[in-house]
Amino acid sequence: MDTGTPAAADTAKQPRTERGRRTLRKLLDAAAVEFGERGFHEASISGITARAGTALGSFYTYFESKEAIFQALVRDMSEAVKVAAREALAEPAPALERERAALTAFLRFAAEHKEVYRIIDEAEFVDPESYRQHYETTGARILDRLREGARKGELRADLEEAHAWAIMGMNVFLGLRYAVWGEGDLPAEHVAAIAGDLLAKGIAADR
Amino acid sequence: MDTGTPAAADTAKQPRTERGRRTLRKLLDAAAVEFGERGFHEASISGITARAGTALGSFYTYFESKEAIFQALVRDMSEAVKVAAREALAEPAPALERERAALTAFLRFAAEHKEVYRIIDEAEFVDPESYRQHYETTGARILDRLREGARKGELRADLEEAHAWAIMGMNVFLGLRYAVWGEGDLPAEHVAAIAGDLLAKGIAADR
Amino acid sequence: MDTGTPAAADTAKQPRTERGRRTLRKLLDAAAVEFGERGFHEASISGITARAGTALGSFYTYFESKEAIFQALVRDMSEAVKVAAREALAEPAPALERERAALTAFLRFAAEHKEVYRIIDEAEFVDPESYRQHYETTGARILDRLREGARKGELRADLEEAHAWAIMGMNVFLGLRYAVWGEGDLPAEHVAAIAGDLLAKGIAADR
Amino acid sequence: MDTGTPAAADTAKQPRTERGRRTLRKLLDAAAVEFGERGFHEASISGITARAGTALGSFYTYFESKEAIFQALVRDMSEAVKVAAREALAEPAPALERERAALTAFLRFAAEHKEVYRIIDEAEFVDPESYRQHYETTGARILDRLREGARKGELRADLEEAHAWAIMGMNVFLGLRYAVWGEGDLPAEHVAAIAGDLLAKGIAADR
DNA sequence: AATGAATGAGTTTTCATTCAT
DNA sequence: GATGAATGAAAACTCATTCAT
Repeated sequence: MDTGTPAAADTAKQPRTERGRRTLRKLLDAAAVEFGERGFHEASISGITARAGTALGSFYTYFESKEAIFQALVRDMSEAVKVAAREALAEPAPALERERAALTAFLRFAAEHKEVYRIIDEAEFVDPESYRQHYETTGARILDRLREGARKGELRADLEEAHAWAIMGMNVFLGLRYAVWGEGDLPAEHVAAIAGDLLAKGIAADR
Repeated sequence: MDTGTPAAADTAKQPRTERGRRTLRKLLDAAAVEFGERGFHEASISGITARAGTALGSFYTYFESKEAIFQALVRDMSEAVKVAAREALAEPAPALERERAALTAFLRFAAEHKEVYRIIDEAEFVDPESYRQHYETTGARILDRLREGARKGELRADLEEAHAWAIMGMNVFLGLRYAVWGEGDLPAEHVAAIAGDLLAKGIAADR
Repeated sequence: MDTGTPAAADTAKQPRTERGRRTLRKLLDAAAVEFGERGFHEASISGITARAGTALGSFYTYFESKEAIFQALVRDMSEAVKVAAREALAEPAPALERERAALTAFLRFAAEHKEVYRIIDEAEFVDPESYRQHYETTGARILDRLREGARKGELRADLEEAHAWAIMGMNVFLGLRYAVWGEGDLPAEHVAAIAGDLLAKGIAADR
Repeated sequence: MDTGTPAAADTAKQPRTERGRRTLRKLLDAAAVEFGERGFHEASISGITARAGTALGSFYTYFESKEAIFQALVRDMSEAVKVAAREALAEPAPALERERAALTAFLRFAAEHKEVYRIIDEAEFVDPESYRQHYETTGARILDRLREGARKGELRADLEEAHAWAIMGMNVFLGLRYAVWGEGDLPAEHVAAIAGDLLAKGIAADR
């Protein structure tokens, strides 16, 4: 996970020296592991600093509270998820193709960073604002792509926000089931193909 | 929320007297409110007993721990969600119609019982086993319906578990967005119509 | 020190059982010693409960915070000081005689309860409201006596609040110097005689 | 408040450069404000350096500890109070007149420097030695004046230390009530006149 | 001298759970 | 069964002081 990024910068106190910058990064990395493994409430500041190899007090040089570093982390990860998707969408492709590629990328990312899933999900209870922001931004991004597809005549013209949320929910739950819980029983491509197919034709029997 | 049901009975100690039965029910109702409002970790046993109007110590006459009552509640609610869906599906109808009706019912239920959403979701962190069970059961139920539809020739023959999870994710996120967060901006029927339409035809432009 | 009195009752949570009543009293007594010996900031809750022989957590059954028990104590002691004075004034006597008796009683009380001095004084910083209340009440009581003396023609008719505060300040500083700091170098009666004499005639040379 | 004076010099490390001298003074001024506003325990070194506009670490270039700067300040202020009194007593005058003038000066000083009151008073708990020294010195000074008055036949011949402390207590409490707490309800002259009158004739009714 | 990051001991506070009545 | 007091482990957080640059 790329921490110490601008997203984290918003919530953390900014170090003025190189040494400080290193400490901040160590704390964020350690927190990702601690929160990912133990969850927000089981996680402890001392657990974080122990992993980071800093003194307990150093934590408070950069963060006001456990909530604060959690928020920094959630925003960091939200950003990381977006970046992963963006890379998968770098190449131009037909709209449905793009959705499939986005889902494939997401499933792979989720499988590799299961802690991200846990942390973002837990934000619903620990930092609802960030949670909401994450999904609203993601939903908006999907909707943009749908509209772009509609503009090009590849998708229906009547797509709206609810379609974007439906797709997002689909993706998230497939990620939960096959990337996070699944032990590789269904490969990402296969899952993405099914979802892509559903989007392409629906599930009704061919007439 | 109908508490004190058989589902809760599994985890709670069984009262022998009528008075005990009343106390147990009061505790479960109070817990639903307390957990719904404050979340698992902010909630306190004394908060529950205060709402229930019982002594703090009485809690342990019926539940072994905070986790135990939470679990009882989650299973109760999981059951209640299923019941709500089952009622909506009492009438026979074409498969796609049934999915739409199920979603409508779910959206209405979620709007009326927002705390259910919160409690079931938080189970991911507090009682993962129940959480998983809830979604696996729900997913299995959807898959059953899809297969039934396929058998009747209304749905495609190649539908599998992933389709069920895709639909479930769609439903859950539409519920989050429009029933829990939404202030009634989109009515349940409209949202369900969009989702139903997506299932029927996909989102590709008509050829 | 008589603790567990109505004064303390205002700030402490009221126990409903006899056992609770005993615990509350033990805590207040222990706090008087702890605060008296170590001062508010050096004192610790665990020091109080250790002296009281209760578990750390029991403290919070009765008090919300260190400040809360301190306040309870200050009010208790303020009350105790008044009671000591009242007893000394039980007998009717000429006005100047009464002031002297009050000071004697105060000096004796202060010598025996040096911690009271410290605790009330520290309230200036820890609980200014109680501190102010203590001195305003005490001042008002002195003023009452002065007016009573004036009514009886024993004291001048033009006495006002400032006279009461002047007398109170005199008393308090004599207490500090001779009862608290002094190692009995000047006996209470002697000090009180000097002050009484000052009040009677002033310090000017006889004409 | 005049800080950076010889009194402070005793406890602070001596700066060698002009720049150092300026920093030291800034720290003392800032500390007076910080301690005055927040009290010793609420005050923080970082609060002091922030107000002084210096780095946190620079504090320790000049003071060994929080207590050390507090002590420097108390002695500074004790000195300042004396200086204010001395100025008021520059002119020769009858003994009772001088006491009245001293009180007037003190009341004015206290009204203008309420933080002095707080800081010196808090020394009772933070730096008892300085506190005691302050009042013993002040008491001794008053006693000197009383003896001088007695020598000149203006005051009684039997005045002793206790009289000085009685007068000091009177003054301090009148200062607390009318200069520090009072919103100018009674002007300094009026209060001083009452106290002067008390000293002159006592409070007994004229025979 | 100045800077600001690092340190860690020490304390308050919470609250699930147990227990005596 | 019900009551409510007692328990104590566990953690977050503060901040004076030290140290590296």
